[in-house]
Amino acid sequence: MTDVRPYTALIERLKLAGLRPTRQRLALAKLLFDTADDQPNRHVTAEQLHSEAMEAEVRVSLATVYNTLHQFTDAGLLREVVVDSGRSYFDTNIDDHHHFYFEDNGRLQDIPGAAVRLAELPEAPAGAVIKRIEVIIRLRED
Amino acid sequence: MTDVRPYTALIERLKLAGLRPTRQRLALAKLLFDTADDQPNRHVTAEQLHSEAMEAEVRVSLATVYNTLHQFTDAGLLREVVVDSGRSYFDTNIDDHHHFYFEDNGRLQDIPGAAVRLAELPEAPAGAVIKRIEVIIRLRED
DNA sequence: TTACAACATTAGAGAAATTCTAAACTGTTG
DNA sequence: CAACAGTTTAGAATTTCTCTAATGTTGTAA
Repeated sequence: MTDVRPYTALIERLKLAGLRPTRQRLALAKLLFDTADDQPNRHVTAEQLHSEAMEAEVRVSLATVYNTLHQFTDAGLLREVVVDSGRSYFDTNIDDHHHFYFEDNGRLQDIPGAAVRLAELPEAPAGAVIKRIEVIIRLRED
Repeated sequence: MTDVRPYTALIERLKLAGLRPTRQRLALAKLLFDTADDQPNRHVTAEQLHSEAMEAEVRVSLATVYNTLHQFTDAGLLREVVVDSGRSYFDTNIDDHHHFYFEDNGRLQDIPGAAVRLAELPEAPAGAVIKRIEVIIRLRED
């Protein structure tokens, strides 16, 4: 099951996305996408990912983390989620889905795409095209 | 139709919200809520509102604009809309409704609540309560 | 394999939005 | 109208993110 060369799949993934598989990108991709350690999907901020990289003894600057997150997003490997002005989250789940947002602690949780369905949808205003529909369910602790 | 003393209604509104009707708050409330000049509903940033105040010869500091917007929001007179990390919008429409967001120019437009309907809604995770459901339809120019 | 050109990384400075602070001011209450 | 709690203010501070220009790395072609 587990690839003995755990980076080869990631390298291939980056190449397919048109990104050169550099050390930093690979290390961050591993933190984000490696499912060997049964992590499901992730919602990270740049700051968080940078901390994780430091802990994992990966020397990456914060600027590179930002660059990489945006490159991955542009390449369709990540999706940016905006729920809090002043903080960007990046979601490793790029399937069609929506989010619970715990306002108290800033945690995001996926809602499977199937669990939310729009019955009626307004037409896009003239001259505009729908790029994405986002549903955010804001939560408070009980 | 038009109140000859246009501030009395606003003063009352602030008092009801538990806010002292100071000059600054009144002036900002007038810019935001006064419908005498047939403005419908508004989506403003702090910076925008501050500029408007300056143009209207109202001396208000940016810090006060921020304070006031948050106070109005806490008091239920405004609603904050998060569509862009790094910029907060405040909406004078506090009814149940959703938004179109024009990513190209950063403009927000209301979608009447009735035009979007959720067919299925997931339950809130244990220990949490739904505070609000937001639907954002992101648009691109055609 | 080497050399090179293109691309990537970095630290630190710089921006932009927002919050904080502490002093000065004002609306309300008695 | 005095006193005080609540407000406002300018400017500094904070936070998050971007830019810059020097340095380093990768893929390629000989």
